Order: sequence, then C-alpha cells, then structure tokens
Amino acid sequence: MNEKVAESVAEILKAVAHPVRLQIIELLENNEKCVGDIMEALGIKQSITSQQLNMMKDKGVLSCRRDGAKVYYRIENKSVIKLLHCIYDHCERKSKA
Amino acid sequence: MNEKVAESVAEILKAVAHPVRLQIIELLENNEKCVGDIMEALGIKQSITSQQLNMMKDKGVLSCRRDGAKVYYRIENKSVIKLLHCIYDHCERKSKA
DNA sequence: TTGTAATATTAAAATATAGTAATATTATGT
DNA sequence: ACATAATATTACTATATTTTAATATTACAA
Repeated sequence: MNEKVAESVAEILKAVAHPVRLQIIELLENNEKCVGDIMEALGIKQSITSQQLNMMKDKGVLSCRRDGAKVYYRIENKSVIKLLHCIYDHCERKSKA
Repeated sequence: MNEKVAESVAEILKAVAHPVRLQIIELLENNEKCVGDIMEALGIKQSITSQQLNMMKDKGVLSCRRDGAKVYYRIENKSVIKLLHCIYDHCERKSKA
C-alpha cells in the first residue's frame, strides 16, 4: 500500500472513527432516516447531528435526499457496514472472554 | 450499540486511521518486524515510528517482544487486518471504476 | 406573508492528535 | 567502564477535531 492509498483509506476510517458517527451508521444500516429521527434515537443535539451527518456525506459515507422540510440520510458507502461489523464482532468477543 | 461500546469501537478505529499506522499494520501482516526495519521499509523517522508503534501497543493493536537491543512488533488484534482488507478492497474497486 | 418546524451553517472555545528535535534508556561489544 | 546501536520518552509547536451556542436557511401551512 503506497502512501496515497494509505491516505485515502485513513480518510474513510477517520470518517467513521467517532462514537456518534458509528451509532449513526448502525442506525442507518437497514434504512434511511431523517435528521430528527436520528437526533431522537441517539439523544444528540441538533447541530452535532447535522454536522456529523454532513461530514460523513462529504467523505462519501452517506448520501441524502430532501423530502419537504425533512432530509433523509442513508448509507452510500456500503463497506462501512462491513467495517463496522468486523470491528464490532471483535469487541463483542473481547467483552465475553 | 450503546455509547460505551461505540466508544471502544471508535478507539480501535482511531488507532488505525492514520496513513503511517496503516502501512505499519500492512507491513506486520505476515510477520513481526523490529523498529529499524519498519523505519527503513516505510522511510519514516525514528521518533515517529516509535511513537506510532507505542500508541498502537497501548490500544491493543500491536504487541512486542525484546530481543537484545532490538524490539520486535507484531499484530495483536487480528481484526485490524480484516478491517484493513475490507476498506482497502473498497478503495481498490473505487479506483478501478 | 407570517409563523413555525426542520435542517444547516458559522464562529469560537476546548480538546486531541501529529510532528519535531532533543535527550534518555537499554543492551551489547570491547 | 566506555562507546555505540537500537529504541523510547519528553517537551514543544503546529494542526485538526469536537463541542457549544447562536444564527441562518428552507419548506410548508395557516
């Protein structure tokens, strides 16, 4: 893996490496949700929610569509889901050991 | 995924989400290497190498053993290798698309 | 058109991470 | 004991990320 590739892989990993962002990804795993639903489900503030969603959209992790006043976000980069399971399974096993 | 779990998953992802650290992990994928070999293989400075290795050791990603004056590092958390392939494959496909 | 709900943007402060350069430690050979 | 190779640690600066709080936009309904 040359440096360029390493940098872009690191970019994606950083886009995901945050507690709130991980929870958002998990929440969107099976279907899109609007900002308000995400805030409510995770109990996080409006501006943080919006900022984190926007950040992940910028990095290509999520995408969104507007429906009236609401904006629905969904997973755009499906590999982040695999990624999530991969590391989550590890933590699960650890905690049971 | 509750917040505690999200935090520990994020910790591991952050430990890996850095170009140099990714390259180190790839380099150690099949066998342990000493600090000097890692520096040379990746062309990075001594103190950075040592700091990044130590950081990953702290987070449980790597472990090490001393053999005389040399210290050999190896992968301790095997899931990071799966993780790496998972996201690396994604990038490969993207770049070919 | 005005009010309100939903979301986004911005600026600032707080905190964390990265990189640099110098110094310290540890182990070994003479 | 001394010199040197290999690695680690430290203190510092630079940069990036996170959080907060306030304000702005957008869409819609009365």
